[in-house]
Amino acid sequence: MRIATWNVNSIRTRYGRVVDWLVRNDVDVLAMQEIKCKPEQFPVEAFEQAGYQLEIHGLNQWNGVAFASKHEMTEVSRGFDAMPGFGKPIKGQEAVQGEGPNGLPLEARALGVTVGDLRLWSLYVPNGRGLEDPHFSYKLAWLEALRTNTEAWLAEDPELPLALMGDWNIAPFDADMGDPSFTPGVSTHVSAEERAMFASFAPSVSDVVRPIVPEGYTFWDYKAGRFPKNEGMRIDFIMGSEAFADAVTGASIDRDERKGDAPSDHVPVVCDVDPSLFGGTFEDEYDRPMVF
DNA sequence: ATGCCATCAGAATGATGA
Repeated sequence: MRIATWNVNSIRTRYGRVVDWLVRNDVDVLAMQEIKCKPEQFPVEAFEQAGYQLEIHGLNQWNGVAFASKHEMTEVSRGFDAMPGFGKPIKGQEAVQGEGPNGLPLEARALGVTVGDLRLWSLYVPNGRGLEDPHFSYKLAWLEALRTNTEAWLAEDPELPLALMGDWNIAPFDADMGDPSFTPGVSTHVSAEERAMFASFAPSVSDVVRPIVPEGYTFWDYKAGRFPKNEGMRIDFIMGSEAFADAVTGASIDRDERKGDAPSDHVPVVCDVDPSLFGGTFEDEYDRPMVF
């Protein structure tokens, strides 16, 4: 079973490339970030014609997360418990977003679904903007709330095959930062606070791709020829619980998707899991031969 | 110091991104 995450940077601009990639690679479940649209604006037909169902969480032209899956998705969660908001205090039209425990508007950055025995999240971690910016403390608070939830989910079911997939907007190690415009001690994505926060997700979840793909970036800025110079960053991760990690049989970062016409600035990160290692009914349900 | 390039909304001398 093939599972992937991809910050698509506008699904309306990119859906042709995304659906083509899904079909070519026989992907079962894709977590998308930065769809940059509301559900009614999402190009659902292109996905459905290719055999994919969709779950979409989009509030406006910013952020937005979604899942495309060949298999039924249940227990859909938009956001997580005590997720903080950001922006100007709720008033008028913004009230449709709801508000976080800090009284600020919620953003479309987290979507959870259950597929078989798997619990999967598509996550778009706040950027941070600058170390002194209010967006930076939002980023850390948002991640702390996510970690608290993660620990609670696994306390309730230590055997849960859980994956937190998405754009984490953190380069956890020095080798993950190849963009010279990011300065240690000055820039977001490489600060000690962000790296400590990322590290604090252990031992609940761990990066299931890095052991198999030790090197490589997942993002290259459009500006300044970052891709041809290979000045990228590794910031997109599939973080799996122990039960999930134990079932991983392969992984890849599809660097080629940064090439060609109108690419996203991020590329897909992929892992393969063996459903039989989860037990339960998952194997029976998904190892059935395809019938056309 | 800034733009670099890309996206969206809507008409900005914009906002956001990482």
